[in-house]
Amino acid sequence: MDTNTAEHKYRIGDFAAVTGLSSPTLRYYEKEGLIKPHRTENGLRYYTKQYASWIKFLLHLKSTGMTIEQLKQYVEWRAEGDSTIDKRIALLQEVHDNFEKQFAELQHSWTILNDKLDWYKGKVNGHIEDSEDFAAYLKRLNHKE
Amino acid sequence: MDTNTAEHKYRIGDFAAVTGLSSPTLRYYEKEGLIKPHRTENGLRYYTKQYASWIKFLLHLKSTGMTIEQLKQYVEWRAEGDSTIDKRIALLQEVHDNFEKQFAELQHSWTILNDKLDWYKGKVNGHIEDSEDFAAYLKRLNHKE
DNA sequence: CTTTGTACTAAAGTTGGCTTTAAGTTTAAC
DNA sequence: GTTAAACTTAAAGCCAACTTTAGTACAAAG
Repeated sequence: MDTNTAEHKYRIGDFAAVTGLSSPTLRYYEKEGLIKPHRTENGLRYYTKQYASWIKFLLHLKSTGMTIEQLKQYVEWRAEGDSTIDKRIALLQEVHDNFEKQFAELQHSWTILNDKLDWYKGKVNGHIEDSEDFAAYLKRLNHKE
Repeated sequence: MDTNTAEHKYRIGDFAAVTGLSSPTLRYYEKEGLIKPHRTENGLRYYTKQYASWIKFLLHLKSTGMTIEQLKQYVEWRAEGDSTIDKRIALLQEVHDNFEKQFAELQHSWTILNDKLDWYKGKVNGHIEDSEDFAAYLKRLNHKE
């Protein structure tokens, strides 16, 4: 099967399929300093499977609210070695704290959306009185507006 | 105290403070058809406190991923009355389903961010072996990458 | 009644995160 | 060896959601 003699080299199009990103996005991330793929003698980029894990990790950080600029900073510090670990922790901690707040707000909005849908459905199928408006409904559920 | 003889009229600046939005944003939302404040004879907008609840509700929907365009559609249907309830339910349901997926992914990313921070902190204070990389750490926690 | 603060409109500008275009090069299949 | 697909770069374009600017009018305080 030849699975482990040498890492398979993915060209950008195939690697895009692996990561779920587009080729232009991979080039864009490279230009922004997030990734640095290998090159063949003729200048074509190539990526290995391990690289996909790294990119997925970056995308997770991105999802939690890190900007490209912050990711770049993180990647730079990482390349500088262990002396920057405290900086990296501080950066991730900041992202963590911001996300925690937003996440709480998001959960509240999620509750409101669900309550509103339930309220509409209750009105349509007659389980909720016509006279009970959404504010009253929330109050009855003991949910905040 | 004269609390209930007449609703207090907020001018745009004060109302912006109440809602946490800026005056230009309130004007922008109006232009996009999300809100329609009252006007004095001389053309100045004014808002009542009740209006704040409505805006907050719209912002909750916005947080769950609704675009301005979708909010506008929702507001239009609402103005048309009960005959559009099914459409409104369908729209909110779509937003609900999309958000549910994204929310699950977000929770995963949140776990990863927390794991990474814990891993860094464990390395710094010596509770995690230098030899254990992040992938191994995730595996040990039985967390997915 | 003047000054200072706030509001009005329309239009142009900003931002982040890509995506598209254009013109040329390399690779893979036949 | 030819051709089509996939790659290269740099630069321009796009989108949503605001924000800023410019020029003007109204409101509140002294």
